Amino acid sequence: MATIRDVARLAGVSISTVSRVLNKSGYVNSETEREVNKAIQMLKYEPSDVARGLTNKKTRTIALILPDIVNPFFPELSRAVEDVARTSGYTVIFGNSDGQANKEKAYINILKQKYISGIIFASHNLNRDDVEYLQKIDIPFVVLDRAPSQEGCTVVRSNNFEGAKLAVQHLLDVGCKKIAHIYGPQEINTAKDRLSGYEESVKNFKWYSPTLMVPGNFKLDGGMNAAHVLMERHPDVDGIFVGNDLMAVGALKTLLRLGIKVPNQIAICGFDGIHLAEAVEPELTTIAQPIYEMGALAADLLIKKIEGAVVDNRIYELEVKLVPRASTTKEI
Amino acid sequence: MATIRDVARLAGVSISTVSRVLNKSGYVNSETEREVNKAIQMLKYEPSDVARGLTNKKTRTIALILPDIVNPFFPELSRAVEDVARTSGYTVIFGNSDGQANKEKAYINILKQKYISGIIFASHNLNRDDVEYLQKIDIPFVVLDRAPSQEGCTVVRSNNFEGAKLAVQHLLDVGCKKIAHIYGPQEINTAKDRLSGYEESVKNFKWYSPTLMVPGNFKLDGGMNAAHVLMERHPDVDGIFVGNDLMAVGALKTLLRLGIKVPNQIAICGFDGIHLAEAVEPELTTIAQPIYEMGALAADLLIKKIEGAVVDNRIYELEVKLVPRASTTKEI
DNA sequence: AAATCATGTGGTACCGCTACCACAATGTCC
DNA sequence: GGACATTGTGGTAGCGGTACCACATGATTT
Repeated sequence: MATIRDVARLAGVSISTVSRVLNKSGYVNSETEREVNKAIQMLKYEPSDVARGLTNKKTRTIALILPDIVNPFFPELSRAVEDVARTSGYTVIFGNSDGQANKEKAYINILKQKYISGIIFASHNLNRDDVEYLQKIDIPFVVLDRAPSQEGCTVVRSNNFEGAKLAVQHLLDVGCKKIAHIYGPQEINTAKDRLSGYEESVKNFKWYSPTLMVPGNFKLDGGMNAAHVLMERHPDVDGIFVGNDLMAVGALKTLLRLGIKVPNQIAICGFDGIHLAEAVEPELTTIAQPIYEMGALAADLLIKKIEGAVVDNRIYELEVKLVPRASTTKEI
Repeated sequence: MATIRDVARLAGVSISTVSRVLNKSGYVNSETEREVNKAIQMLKYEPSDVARGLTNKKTRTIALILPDIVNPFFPELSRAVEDVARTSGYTVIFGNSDGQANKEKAYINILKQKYISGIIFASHNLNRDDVEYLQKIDIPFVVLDRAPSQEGCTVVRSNNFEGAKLAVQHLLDVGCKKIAHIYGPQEINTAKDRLSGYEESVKNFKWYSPTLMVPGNFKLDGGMNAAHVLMERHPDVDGIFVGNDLMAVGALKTLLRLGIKVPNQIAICGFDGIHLAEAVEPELTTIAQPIYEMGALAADLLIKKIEGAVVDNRIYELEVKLVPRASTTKEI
């Protein structure tokens, strides 16, 4: 491993000069610069990020804290973050928080010790204290999917409320006469917004009843169980808007096992737009979030912040899109 | 951010002493130690990993290079790696190589610059040169799923050949009379081994024909297409062993769309044991690799290596397990 | 009694880089 | 022609640790 000293010696200049050409800062004679670059090439010199980190307190490494990479929403998001980061010369550390505030805090501490440049939180446990702490120790961060319960946060999310309305409208459009909703954990903002969107859309129908809303855990088995509950309560339901795709796939499983035809007897619409929705048969209609774009935008904003650009601490809300597929395409 | 100097001053000792209690190295009077620890607590001092990295050339960070985190096999693996790493005080950097050798090389370089402690390769492009290079620059690494084409590698894999035989045997057991195979890219060792296992198992049957083996790309659409090809060639096939779960789900889709009953007309058995196999209906019988264990073992071995333990440079081959589910449970 | 050893502590040269300061040598302006 | 930029370069003090060496003390050995 060549060091900056080796380069300086070979090029016959001082360390300072090499540092200057490296960072394109200050004055360097173009002739000298050429010499230095030649030496760099010859020695295959690469500056040590660690040494730089020690002086700069920046390491060109960002962290992505998410609940659980196994949840299929997050791989796509992670991919986007990594793509953008890599292109911009950053590496990505990832950590699973399992939605536990203490794991998240522990990570913040470790990351601070490592002079991480910035953090993206795709987790749901960042509270006011954490935010204040991050601001105090001056680590740039971007949050996914959080309501702006606190000032001074850059938030990337999609329009869950409108998405839910879109879902219900679509189910109505394909002829559904009684639409139920399976919702996710209400601590999670997205789940809450989607539930609100559903309620808002259906509350004025004569068939509306609060019992049409069944809770789930945002996982496969949650969707399966909720569908069972629903079929017992309301066997006459002919459309279900499910709070996320994973539960929607679970609900689909239950219905198929009960011998119910999807979409002809019951149409299903999910939310998220993960690949899984296309793996099942019939393929799942969904309200697709621009998952990749969300990750890419979050990474982009974070890097801008890190590099000192002025980033508005505001909510970047992206639009969702109805993706109609077989699970709501009733045959005539 | 308190530094070691602050602690030394507050405790009224020298930096050296603080360093000694920090690293539990050398002699320290227990009284002194208590004083130092008190100071550490009071200042909430945490040693800087970066500064340590500069002296030690070790950063308590490991990297996980995989083809694409979006491929559902890898999130589970990553989760295991991160769990083990976190427990041992390491953080995990992840990178997608898309199976491109140059991206992989680029990553190795960046990681070297960052004094990464070690690397896990779950990617398929590590060649002899890369291995030699890694050994030369003395970065510990562990490889997943690679044949031991070169000495000096610690490899974690599962028994793909036996797994394939298990799959075929299971299909025979449930009464299949003509079994096809959809195989993955032959540059990938696992795909090759599974194909060999299939051939080995079926070559002596009278119904055997090379045309029963159809190529796929290890992705969903590859499985869909291959199933189409297969149905044209051999409409009388009644069992398919598919080289991985993702393609198996694709094949299942195609069959269902063609109106073929699974498992009664055609039974399907996949390979991998990813969660997706349980999301589809009928649920997919599969040869499950111990994915989590593989990731955990790889991380464990890597950390042992990093910390100087003697790790045999050998192949750690884990057993696979048949998980029978609905896709091969024929009704009587 | 001298030599040796275990215990305990402090001083400081690195690790590889950046940032700041100092210093020259020119060029430019009034 | 002196004051003042502009351009170009080198020296070096950190950044926050670790590791090695030096040194002091009291105990043990010979």
